[in-house]
Amino acid sequence: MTAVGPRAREGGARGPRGTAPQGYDPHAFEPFAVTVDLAVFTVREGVLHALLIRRGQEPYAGAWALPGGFVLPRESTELAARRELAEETGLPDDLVAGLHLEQLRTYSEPDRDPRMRVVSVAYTALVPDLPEPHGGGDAAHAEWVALGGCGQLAFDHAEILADARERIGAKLEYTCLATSFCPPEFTLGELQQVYETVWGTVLDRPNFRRKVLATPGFVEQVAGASRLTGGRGKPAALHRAGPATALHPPLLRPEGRQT
Amino acid sequence: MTAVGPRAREGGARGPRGTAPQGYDPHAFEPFAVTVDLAVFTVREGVLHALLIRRGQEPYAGAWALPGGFVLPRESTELAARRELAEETGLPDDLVAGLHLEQLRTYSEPDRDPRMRVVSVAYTALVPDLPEPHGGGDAAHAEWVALGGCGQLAFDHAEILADARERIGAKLEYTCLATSFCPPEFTLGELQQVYETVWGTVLDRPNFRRKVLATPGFVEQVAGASRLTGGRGKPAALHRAGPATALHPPLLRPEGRQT
DNA sequence: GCAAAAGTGTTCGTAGTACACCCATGA
DNA sequence: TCATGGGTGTACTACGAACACTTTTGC
Repeated sequence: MTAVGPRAREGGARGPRGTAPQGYDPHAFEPFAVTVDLAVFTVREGVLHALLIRRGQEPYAGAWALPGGFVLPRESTELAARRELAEETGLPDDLVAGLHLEQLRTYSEPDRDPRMRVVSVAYTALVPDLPEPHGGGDAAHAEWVALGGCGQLAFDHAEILADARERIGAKLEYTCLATSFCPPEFTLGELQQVYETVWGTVLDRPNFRRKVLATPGFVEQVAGASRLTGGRGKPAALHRAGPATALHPPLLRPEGRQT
Repeated sequence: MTAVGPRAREGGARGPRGTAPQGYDPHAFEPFAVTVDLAVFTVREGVLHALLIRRGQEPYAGAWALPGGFVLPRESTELAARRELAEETGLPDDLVAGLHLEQLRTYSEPDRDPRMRVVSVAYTALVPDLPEPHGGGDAAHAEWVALGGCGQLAFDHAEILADARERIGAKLEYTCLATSFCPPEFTLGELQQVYETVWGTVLDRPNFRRKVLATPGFVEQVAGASRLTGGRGKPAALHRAGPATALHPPLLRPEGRQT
């Protein structure tokens, strides 16, 4: 081991919080920047969209990038992710506060940002279609962009986005997360469309219906309410997300899985 | 947003790699340290063990801690994890090089290390029982400690270890990772013991056997070879890990799953 | 009436579970 | 020959896949 720092070659120093060990100067070496990146998804008209920001400066000027930013000195990465999401996207505060934010993984290739060493912790979130983002006070303008229609993404954000999509797909199998894509009241058809959109497959409606209703606490029917979906057809009963979070037995997608 | 840095409030600077954006001084603020922590498991005599290091200095002097250390300026976290593993544990180089290292998640609570701000990326690995670790050149001494017999762990390492164990358990269900716990040649009974040890359950031998053999590429029988396992009983056929990595249909543990 | 979407019922095959049973070895 | 662990066979059950069919709405 050659690193100099708290747990490597400890100098034996202790002391009040924030005091570095003896022989260790926090400012002596090229520092790491720690950032968060956000892969936020929604389903719009049967197509998966991601929340992206158009870059104004080099590098990657003009390209789409994931929202994100620096972690503050007294912030956890999750808190930073929530703050950035509120600031950069203009999503309603209550929505952001109640959001399920999932840590995806950390990206740390030394040259992932050509300007300096940046280690980035990626988070994923799912939101219903409703809110139309408008840039935060910082003139950042986030937009929903259909996956596949975003050209080359900045930095390694294409990799992050792909990893996030894969994770979301896997999570739908064994959690109740799909309801996060839906408005407070939704039809089973809409819920099914979430699965079909994320997985890119077609599901059998009767079987899907049974699976969902057979899982206690997944959805709860809203008494008496119904809504027309496609303009035509029988009005569908409305449902709310239930208290359950896990889904067993899982709702497996038709094809295989991966590591 | 208040952070000053590359993607926050970009000053429009560009330039050769490593040059910070205009108006941004990498040394101007209290830096983040970026470290890796390793949760390395093995199965010994039917008990799950973790590779731990006894701390010599405060804080947490005398407590067990996960192996780990600082990420170097030109290193990815995965590379750092592999290097630390080799250095601190004395495991054979070829074993470390071929090891499956899985990124668990990143721990970033501001006060997780009382000395300074440390963001740590945790990795998990599985190794067979064979190698007996002996401290690296750095006088660090890693030991296999049975889970449950390690008292209070330093920092938030108990949380990391618990998360790692849970992840391992889940991974066994739908990947071929269990063979990583086994020596190059192993019996199906030994493989089953891996599952039973990690999951803490008992499995039906005939059914386990069929599941494993029915998955193409999971294990390959070593022609003609056999070995006595418990001193008594019929010698068991030997197997090698096959080329497959995923396991579908999955090998589900008896009880439920979680988010 | 027709198209479209919701909702119900039924059949069939596969895969997991729970066993009973035989085989090979050491003490 | 008994205990121990490896290996095979089989019946039962449950759940998912596939598909036919009814219901309610707009045009």
